[in-house]
Amino acid sequence: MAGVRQGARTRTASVAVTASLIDAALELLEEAGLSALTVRAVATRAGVAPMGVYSRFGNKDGLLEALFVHGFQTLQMAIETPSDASPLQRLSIGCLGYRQFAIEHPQQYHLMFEQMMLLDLTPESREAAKRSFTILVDRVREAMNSGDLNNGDSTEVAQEVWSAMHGAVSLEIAGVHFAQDRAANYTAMINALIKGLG
Amino acid sequence: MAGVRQGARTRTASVAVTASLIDAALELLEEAGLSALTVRAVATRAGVAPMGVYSRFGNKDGLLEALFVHGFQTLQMAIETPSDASPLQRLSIGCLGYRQFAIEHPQQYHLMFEQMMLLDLTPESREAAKRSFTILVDRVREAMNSGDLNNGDSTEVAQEVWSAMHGAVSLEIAGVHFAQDRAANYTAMINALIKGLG
DNA sequence: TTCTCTATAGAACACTGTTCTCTAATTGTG
DNA sequence: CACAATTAGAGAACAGTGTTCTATAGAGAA
Repeated sequence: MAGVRQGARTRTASVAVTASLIDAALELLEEAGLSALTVRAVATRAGVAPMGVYSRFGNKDGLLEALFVHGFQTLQMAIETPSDASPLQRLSIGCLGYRQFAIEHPQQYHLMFEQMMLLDLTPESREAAKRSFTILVDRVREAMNSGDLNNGDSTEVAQEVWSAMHGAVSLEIAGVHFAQDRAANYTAMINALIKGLG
Repeated sequence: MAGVRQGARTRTASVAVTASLIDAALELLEEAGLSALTVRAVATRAGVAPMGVYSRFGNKDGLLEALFVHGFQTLQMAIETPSDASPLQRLSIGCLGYRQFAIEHPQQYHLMFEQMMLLDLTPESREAAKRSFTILVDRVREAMNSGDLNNGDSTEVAQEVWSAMHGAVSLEIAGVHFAQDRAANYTAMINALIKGLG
């Protein structure tokens, strides 16, 4: 049972290189934008040859998919909330965390949702994205159980909240947002939606 | 006053070719997606040489910007509403028209909001986009005047509605929408938001 | 018709993602 | 410790992209 073929395949190194490539890609993305994210540039920054990207991620899309998963893992942490708060508070805090992540990592956020459209992601990657959504569903269900929100299908309601959040931060990131105070407008929208739901 | 230099510049053709290029680009976009939208492919489909794109639009980004403006002109028509309906009805109808446009032209919708992030559009192009938003502001203001919505800053409220609409259709187009009936979920979200606002 | 000018076709260039080949280093084994 | 087998990786090479250049064909004016 002891590493039948595991020992034969995995050499030693590499695991650090994979992380280096992802880090290099994230840095390039935030510093110089999506167009600067070339295989050669990422590999050079990580200190390896372009071939390193292909041996680890298959192709450029594989690297982008890794960034996609990484992004949703970070997002997941950003919308996590302390469990001692009230259900409605937790929902609100999660919504604010969502926006904060997007504003702090605009290029990464953009890439994450861009890829859903252009790449065909593996089921595993889609599952990573859905885990973030599941957190939101939990918050909604808790708020329903506590009576703060009308009872109903928590997935449906969570989807409505997610749509609103995503639209607001997307337009904000894209620079086509006509509110005076974008943070305030975001909060007002979430509050109005929750009020209308409950 | 009669065409001082106009006659000297504009030869004869060209104006039809510009439209052909835009049409060809839109066809390719919906048929084969963004990656198929190459300068060579567009030019070939329009029956001209690649150089035709550059003489008319400057470069590929110029062509994309033309598609952007074209898209918002179409969107503008899609959210227009009959003036004999009630203010709240007009707002609802406009919201449904917004989604319908996005679902009917997903690639085009995606491109429009993609470009805001990646290209630096001319002020004229941004103005074309804002005209669509202005229609929404008008609907909100009317609903406020009629008492269907709480009085407030119509731009702020319209922005909240736009954010919600954009988020919902974006996620729907991207294929990461977990509602059973997406049209119903969209309507429910809009209704909840309007209810919470008014 | 003839001349001028301009739009455009086609080749050429730089850069992209990707593949291929060969080398050098690492790993498990005698 | 030394050796053979394997494999990761460097660098060149290829197809396709956006873009530019140059020469030509064809339209408008005289």
